[in-house]
Amino acid sequence: MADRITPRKEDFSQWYADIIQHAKLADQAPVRGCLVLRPNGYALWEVVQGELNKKFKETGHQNAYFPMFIPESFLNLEKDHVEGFAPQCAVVTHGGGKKLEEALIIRPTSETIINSMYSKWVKSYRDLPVLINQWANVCRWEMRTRPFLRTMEFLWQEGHTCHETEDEARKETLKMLDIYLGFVRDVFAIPVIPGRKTESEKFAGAEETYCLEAMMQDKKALQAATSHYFGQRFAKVFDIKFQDRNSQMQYVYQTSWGISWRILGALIMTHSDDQGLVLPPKAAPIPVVIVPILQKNKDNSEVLNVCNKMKEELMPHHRVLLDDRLEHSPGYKFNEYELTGIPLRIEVGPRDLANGICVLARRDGKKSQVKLSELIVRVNEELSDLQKSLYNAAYERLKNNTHLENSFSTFKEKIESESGFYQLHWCGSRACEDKVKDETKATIRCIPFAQIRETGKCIVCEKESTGRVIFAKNY
RNA sequence: CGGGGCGUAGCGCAGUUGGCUAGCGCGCUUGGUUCGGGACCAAGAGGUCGUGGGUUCAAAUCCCGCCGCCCCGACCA
Repeated sequence: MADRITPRKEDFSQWYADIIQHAKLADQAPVRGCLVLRPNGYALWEVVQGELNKKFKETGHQNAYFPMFIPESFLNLEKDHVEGFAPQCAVVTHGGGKKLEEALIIRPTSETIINSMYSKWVKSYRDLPVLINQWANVCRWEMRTRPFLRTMEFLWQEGHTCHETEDEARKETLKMLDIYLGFVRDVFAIPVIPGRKTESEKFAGAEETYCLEAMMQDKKALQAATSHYFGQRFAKVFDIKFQDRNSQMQYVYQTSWGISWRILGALIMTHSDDQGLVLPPKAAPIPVVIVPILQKNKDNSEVLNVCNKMKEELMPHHRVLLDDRLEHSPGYKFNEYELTGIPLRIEVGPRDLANGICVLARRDGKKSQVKLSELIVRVNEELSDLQKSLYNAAYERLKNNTHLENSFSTFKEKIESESGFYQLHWCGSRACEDKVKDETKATIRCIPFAQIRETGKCIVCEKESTGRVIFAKNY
């Protein structure tokens, strides 16, 4: 029995060695919490980039790039922002063999450096809106790291926009959240709950933070994406002013929004099973693999000809891999593609050819025989059905593990034994939020947009509730 | 930073009451037979036993220091 990495649901960091590797830099300079994204894993990230870039273009956004180094003084301008980020910043103090006059921060996020440019670029209402996105790496020196979910350096995209009016900026914030929602739902097959963050959980420097909260297989919450409304807070400290339609000087209204490679962690933890990675077809860089049943030292030309024809037939619609390696047995390949999550495998051997059929094997275990003449239709059917069924399974899990609870004591008991989303009435006070956190480790993941129409009492203080919010343990 | 664990071949590990030439599985190389669910046989290659010091006739093994990694916790949009 081969002794390859055997993935276990409860230990997702062991999953899919082909995606990641922990970086062990040279012995003299080891750095904790770094990941190497191997080619297969980067291909997944490219799916994220490709899909989001499509949406960004449709909505008039452009990609740009800004420096990785941020002068320390930039970060210090916005009070909440610096308080939030200073503890986890990596700071460059030396360069060119000399101590720098002003330290440089390695960007933990780019609001400050980007806004310093925006203040030069924006002069008139005619310059607005500014709709820019950046694909970049950022660095946050976390105390404890977890592969994908909390790494020292990570890949993400961050959009930064300027608008003429508050209304327009607020709409932008929600529009981008909606784009993320569509992406994680339709491509990654991850159901999420959209909502607003509480004062204590929101982005350092934002007026409002919105988010998508997903539920992993262990029923813990994971924030899948965020979108922030800044109002004029950064505009005022970076002096981003424009002359409006009435010739008055005004500060811009701003937003920022981002999704990181954490979403790859979410993908893994949402769908994968003990056989390895499970990729929804639309998220798979290669959704279809053809495994011919070959024999060494024999004439395989008939089987290979058919496989090549199949590949040609399918390629216009899907990326297809034809695995004609002779050095591995078919069984080896079957297992390999299950481990790496390929959604659909086509098996073709001499026996099938005699009957004019092939075998379709889905990553979720469903197998069927298909006439060669119906291949394309059936492949498309199976892929779209698999996409749906993965989403549905995840949605059922989210639904079945989201509970309404009205008593603090039963809630404490329940969340002790069973993680999940708990919709609890909350008065809106920081004190009650903190009390729940202290006693249960659960925090308010979001104030969901979808509110149940009812009145109620805060689960802690029993004052009148502002509505039900989602409490959960999270990553 | 606290608590726990670990460091031996590319990967995963055994060996640790001091004792012989440091071993096993996977992977790798070569040859042959296989090939419809992780093939088998044979022959090979591959090691400063994390590091520095000490004890000893003798150290992967015992003692002390250092370094690094992992897990749990504190921290965290």
